[in-house]
Amino acid sequence: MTTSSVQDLLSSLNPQQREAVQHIEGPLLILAGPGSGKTRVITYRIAYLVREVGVNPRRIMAMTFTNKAAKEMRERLDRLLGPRAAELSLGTFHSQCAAILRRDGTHVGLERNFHIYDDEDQITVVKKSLLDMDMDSGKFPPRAILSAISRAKSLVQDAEQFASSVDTYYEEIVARVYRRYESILTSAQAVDFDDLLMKTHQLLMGFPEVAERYQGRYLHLLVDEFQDTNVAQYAIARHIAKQHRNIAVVGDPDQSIYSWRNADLRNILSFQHDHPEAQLVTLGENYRSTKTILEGARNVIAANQQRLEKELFTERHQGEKIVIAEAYNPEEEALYVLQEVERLRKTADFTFNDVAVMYRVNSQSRAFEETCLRFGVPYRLVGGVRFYQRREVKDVITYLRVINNPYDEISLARIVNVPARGIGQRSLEDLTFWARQRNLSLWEAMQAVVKGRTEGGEAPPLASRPAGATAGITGLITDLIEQGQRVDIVTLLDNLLERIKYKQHLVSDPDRGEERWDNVMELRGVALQYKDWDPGEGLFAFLENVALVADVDRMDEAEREALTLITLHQAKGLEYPVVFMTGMEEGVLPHMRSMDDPGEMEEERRLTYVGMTRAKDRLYMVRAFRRGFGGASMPSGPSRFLADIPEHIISKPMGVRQVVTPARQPSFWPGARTVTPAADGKPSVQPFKVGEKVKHNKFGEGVVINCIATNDDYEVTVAFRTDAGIKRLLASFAPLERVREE
DNA sequence: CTTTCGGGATTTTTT
DNA sequence: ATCCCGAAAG
Repeated sequence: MTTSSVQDLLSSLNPQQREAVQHIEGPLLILAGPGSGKTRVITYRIAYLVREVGVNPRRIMAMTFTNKAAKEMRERLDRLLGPRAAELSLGTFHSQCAAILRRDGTHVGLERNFHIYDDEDQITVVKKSLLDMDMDSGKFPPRAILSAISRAKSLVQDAEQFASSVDTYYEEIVARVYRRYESILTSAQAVDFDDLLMKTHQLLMGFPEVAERYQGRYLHLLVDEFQDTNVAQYAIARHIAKQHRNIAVVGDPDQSIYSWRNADLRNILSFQHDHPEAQLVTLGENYRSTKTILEGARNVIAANQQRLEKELFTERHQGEKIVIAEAYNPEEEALYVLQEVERLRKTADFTFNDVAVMYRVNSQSRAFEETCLRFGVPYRLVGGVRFYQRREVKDVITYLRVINNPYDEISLARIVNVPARGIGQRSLEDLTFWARQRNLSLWEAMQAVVKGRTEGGEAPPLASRPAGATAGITGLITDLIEQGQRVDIVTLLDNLLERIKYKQHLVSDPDRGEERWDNVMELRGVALQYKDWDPGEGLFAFLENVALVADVDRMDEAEREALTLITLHQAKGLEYPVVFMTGMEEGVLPHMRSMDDPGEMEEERRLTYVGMTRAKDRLYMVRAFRRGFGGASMPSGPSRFLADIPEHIISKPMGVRQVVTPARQPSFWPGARTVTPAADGKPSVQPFKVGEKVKHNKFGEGVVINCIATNDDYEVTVAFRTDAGIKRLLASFAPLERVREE
């Protein structure tokens, strides 16, 4: 569609959007409400710069927050600009910084092939640091330490700077771990996510000749989701834009939901302070949601104290009321949602693809998954236990990392004994100790073991069994490194799996073995994209992709008709005709952990706002009366945010929960029908099995979908085929009969 | 020495 | 319910 004229593009925009697109010289701050055509403005602006102003696309940089946003922008720009779109520097902060560091990182001590450590690796490094320094990881939880280090890095404080600014004992500890942590990363030639930013910042600040190259090159800089940038990111952007001062940032303070990842809302507030000449454009017209949904969302967000008020309006119709529904527990909540989805499909012409079920925490997805499986409803789970972090996937990736660079000690240590081959903790410690004494790496120590066995000479002190095993794995890695130079990534991967007998290893676990192997095969599917690359290059590119790509980005790969299960955080930037916000309870949304901090509470409110504004036509907000935290389930009250939605736009369906249990009387009352507990204390009533077909003399045939023991009875949940729908019944009272399956 | 088994603590959100 | 760590068995 490169054919559409620039005039056509402009005429399709409203005046504010046009103003944002056509502002050329100098800083620009775009405050963009939800559904206000933000992506459109960014992409048209880039197209306008290239096609009308004549800016070389090589001289434009656009930073996004997620790969998904980058990809979407790339696709739209392909259509607007054709092949020239490929010349734009467009990507996430992290991936663009990685690219800069691959190119110029030697100045800050990075080889070209540094590894990027993920969260799990980071924890491993912190634990190792604590261990090295004889500190108790019970007293200093690695997670907490890591988050302190991460916060420092987001503020571009390196270990030395941090150490010189400590003022509590705890920070002193963090400072010591931070130093050690850095030295482990350095010797492994690895960086963490925060380093990608911090080291880029150091590079730009410390090496003017490098910085000038980037500053001179980029005439225009765009930053998307500016409200979610941290100090390091903003500093990098400002620095790159320093020479030409054409920095355009787009954001919405009301949608800032990443402060826990050190995003600093103040960036968006200080932008105008840092750039007094900045032009401000507010995009207030919402093209996404009905009037009702927008009004609900506006009322929720209005209660926040710290915010820049902006006018929001829509020309869309009034639409349906917001449905606030109540269920008994998470299982019933899921049943209600699926029932309602079914109804919408039948009566309102929505498809599964139109529906998203949103929740605050990943663990909430389980009830929905199970219920979907039970009823055969296709679903797409975004995130969850993230794919690349599943143990089996991570193991294979770690092997590949070692093949790429065996001096990566954290990775090497992770896989020497996977699958278990007789190199335990003790052997690994001895090996590491021996290596450190001689100033060698773990990999060199392992090679010495091999050498010691074949030609004698000095070798680490290992018992014969571990020594043999070590020689084995060392030989294996050596072979694979050598192969890695000659064969493509997929062949390499296949050989690796074959030689470590990984399939047998996984499948020996009867529980989820098959599933795990499927995951490995899915990873192989990703590797297939790199099959045609040059041997070493393909491996490298594959690892880079895996390190920087999150699961949300894989979402649209599944094309089949399915409803979406997604966290509120991941849903940002997306939209769906029908949205179910679930777990609308105190303790869940707002989350328990934000209860005692007003700032965090405001963030919970913004999260609610983000969720509500994802909906185009129908919005449901559902809660459960009881919710369990692992073991026991507890009563839970309605989320305070529900109270901020005006009554006149709410619909509360009656009979969400059609409980048919007869009025229950305590069994010790005279006249009450009692069920005598059996000798072992278990109820004497026979339980029904899930999936069993039953018949009720009033409701007809149905399927048991749940059966839980109560004090002296069983509570059976049955999905009836008839209009009765889903009922909860007491096994001892209900006229329920099993139906024999032929 | 390694592995496995069991008990204990712990559960936000992700580039 | 799941993960992590420590103790006993092979």
